[in-house]
Amino acid sequence: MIALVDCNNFYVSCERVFRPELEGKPVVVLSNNDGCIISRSNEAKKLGIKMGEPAFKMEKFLTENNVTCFSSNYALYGDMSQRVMDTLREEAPEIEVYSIDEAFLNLSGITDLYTFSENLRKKVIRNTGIPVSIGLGATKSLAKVANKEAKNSDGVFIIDNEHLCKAVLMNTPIGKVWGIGRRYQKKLLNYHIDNAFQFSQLNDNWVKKNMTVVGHRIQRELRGEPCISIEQAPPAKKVIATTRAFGNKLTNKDLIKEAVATYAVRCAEKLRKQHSAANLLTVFIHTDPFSTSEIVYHKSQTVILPIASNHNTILVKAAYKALDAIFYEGLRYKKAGVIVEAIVPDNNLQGNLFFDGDQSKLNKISVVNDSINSHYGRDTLRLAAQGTSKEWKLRQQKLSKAYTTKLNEIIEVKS
DNA sequence: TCTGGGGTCCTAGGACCC
DNA sequence: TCTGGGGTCCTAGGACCC
Repeated sequence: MIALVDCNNFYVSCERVFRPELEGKPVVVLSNNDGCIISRSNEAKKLGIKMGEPAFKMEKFLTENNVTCFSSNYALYGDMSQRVMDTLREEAPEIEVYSIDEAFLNLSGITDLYTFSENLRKKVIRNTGIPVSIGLGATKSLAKVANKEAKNSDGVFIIDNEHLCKAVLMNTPIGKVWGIGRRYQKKLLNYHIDNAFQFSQLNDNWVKKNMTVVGHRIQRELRGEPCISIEQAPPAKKVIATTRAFGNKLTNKDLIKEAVATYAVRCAEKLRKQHSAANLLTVFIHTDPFSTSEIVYHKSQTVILPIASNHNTILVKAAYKALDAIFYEGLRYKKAGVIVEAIVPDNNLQGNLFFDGDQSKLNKISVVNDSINSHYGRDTLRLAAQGTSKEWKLRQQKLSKAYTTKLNEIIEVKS
């Protein structure tokens, strides 16, 4: 059997661990730049607040209903996630961390699944304060379905016989099935397929033809045939991106250069973390896509690196070169991003006859750089190019503290 | 209807090879 | 004017996920 453990309203739950007085009250967490609502407590859901709703449109409603808002605090959520996953790892024989708030467990060999799951829930909440729901089924897709049921019951739901399976699938709207998005939902509804059971019974060839092998895999999984295995070690990323909307619209090229340099450094850090190097680097910039009065400008430029690299200075230089090619004076830019691709392992790099950069020296710099920053915090050691201005930084007016990752923001206990 | 960021996989079609 | 077959690599676009 496979279990899917999913943290309930994860970001909100993280905030509540450190603000217990908010238990039972409506709470939401906003996306970057305090843009839209991306996590809601059950009380907030009951008020009718929708996922992805722009916060500025809701401001009055949120105040009137005493909804507590938080800016997203990824340092906190990332650390809390790790604590949850560590707890799961202690109990489960095999685990795949699927996202920041979800993990698949392979529970083959465990006999009393219900007791196991109940105990697991209790242990996670005792260790971390985060409530989780656990769904079990013969395949990942069925565990997903079961998890939805668990959220509506007492936190654990097991699909362990055909009868129950059919009943649950008939009760699952087609659009709620893992892997069926907006497009496929619409298509299937046109054919009067509106629940998961009907989909599972469709003609295989029709599904293959209309929804590729991906759709067919989902169909077989819903029938109880495992097609998607548990991946214990996440494969290295093939694309790495750091992109942000600015806190304010920018016209000054120097400020945009600071932002782009910072994003390039972030990409370099992510590459080093997975022991990779990239051959291609792309920079894009664009103006506000929602503005009706301004020119819409969206442009990107890709540069080929002389040799695959993961060094801050090399990537920043490449990013500048790309930016120069696309920056157009006089526009008000809203967003920029750096994307690195053609990623290879960083040992045994292919050299370049015409490039005389001293790699061993750069490697040493990176090692020192990373060890200082991991001890003293991100950007303790940084490139001057990253600048010091605040204008392009995220808007985070309702940011909670980094309770678990910064010593000077640790929770205080009053005696 | 428009606010965030970061990813994956699959397919079709073009370019090219023998 | 039209006749053969088989294959690879790359990219853009479409679909999806959290």
